[in-house]
Amino acid sequence: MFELDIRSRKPIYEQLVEKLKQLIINDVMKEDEKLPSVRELAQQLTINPNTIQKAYRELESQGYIYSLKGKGSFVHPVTKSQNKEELTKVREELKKLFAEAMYLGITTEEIQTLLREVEGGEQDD
Amino acid sequence: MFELDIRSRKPIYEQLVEKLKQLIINDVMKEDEKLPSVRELAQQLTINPNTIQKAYRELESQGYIYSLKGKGSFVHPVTKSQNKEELTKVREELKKLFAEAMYLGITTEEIQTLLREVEGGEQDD
DNA sequence: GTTACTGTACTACAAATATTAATACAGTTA
DNA sequence: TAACTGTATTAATATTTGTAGTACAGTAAC
Repeated sequence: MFELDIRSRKPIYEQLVEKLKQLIINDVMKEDEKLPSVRELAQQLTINPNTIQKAYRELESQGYIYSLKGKGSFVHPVTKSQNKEELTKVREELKKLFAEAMYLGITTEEIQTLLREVEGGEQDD
Repeated sequence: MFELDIRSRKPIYEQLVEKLKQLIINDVMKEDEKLPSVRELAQQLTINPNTIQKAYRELESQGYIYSLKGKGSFVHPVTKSQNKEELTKVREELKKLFAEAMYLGITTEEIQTLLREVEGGEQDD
């Protein structure tokens, strides 16, 4: 399916997340298409299934896939459907604005605080 | 000058950065005003000078102060003057963009990932 | 020059956190 | 039941982070 650099400083679960994101964003994997099972992919890549699981969990929390116990993990339709270009645009805008904010001295902590405000959730340190 | 919570989970150098930022933003410290030397403040707070140094370095990299070897550290004039309105504007833009992103189904987790990407600058192995 | 201040760089070490793995649990389908 | 699926818990490592100890280097006053 793809290759990993096992001795990179970048953790393999993170490499996995990136590669899979690419496949989803670039339509190589279609809506609701089943991803390899954690064990299958693990065996194929000669790593621990739990590492795959971590990558999948991350992808799920970011809205790229959904997982069903006993069934499998699948490409999340919403992510792909309507506003793909719009989504890409917003992601780029976010990155630009982050850079600008940080250039002005706004800390990532403050940015996260703003995010929480919008989200409505409440948290503390 | 101020108090620190030595047994907080938040590192003391970070607490220092926040407190000092407050003093600068709220005009308690004026442009080009000298901050306490790293050793002086360290002794006063009963912590290691290097911890102060780390806070100062952070403040400098964020544009709040500037340091001159052998002379001291001082409040950076630029930070205070022009950027105040700009800062408010960027904060508003961030909130708007967050709302839009979440409306499109981008999760807060993904936003934080994007933030980390920008924050880290490009780093690989 | 010497002295007494300044910031800075380098190293080290303990604590916290992150990464991966081993194992066991639980749902689905035939 | 058997053979798949994802998930939770725990533990062993590896890596990062926070702080400190020490030495180096510039500035200013004498």
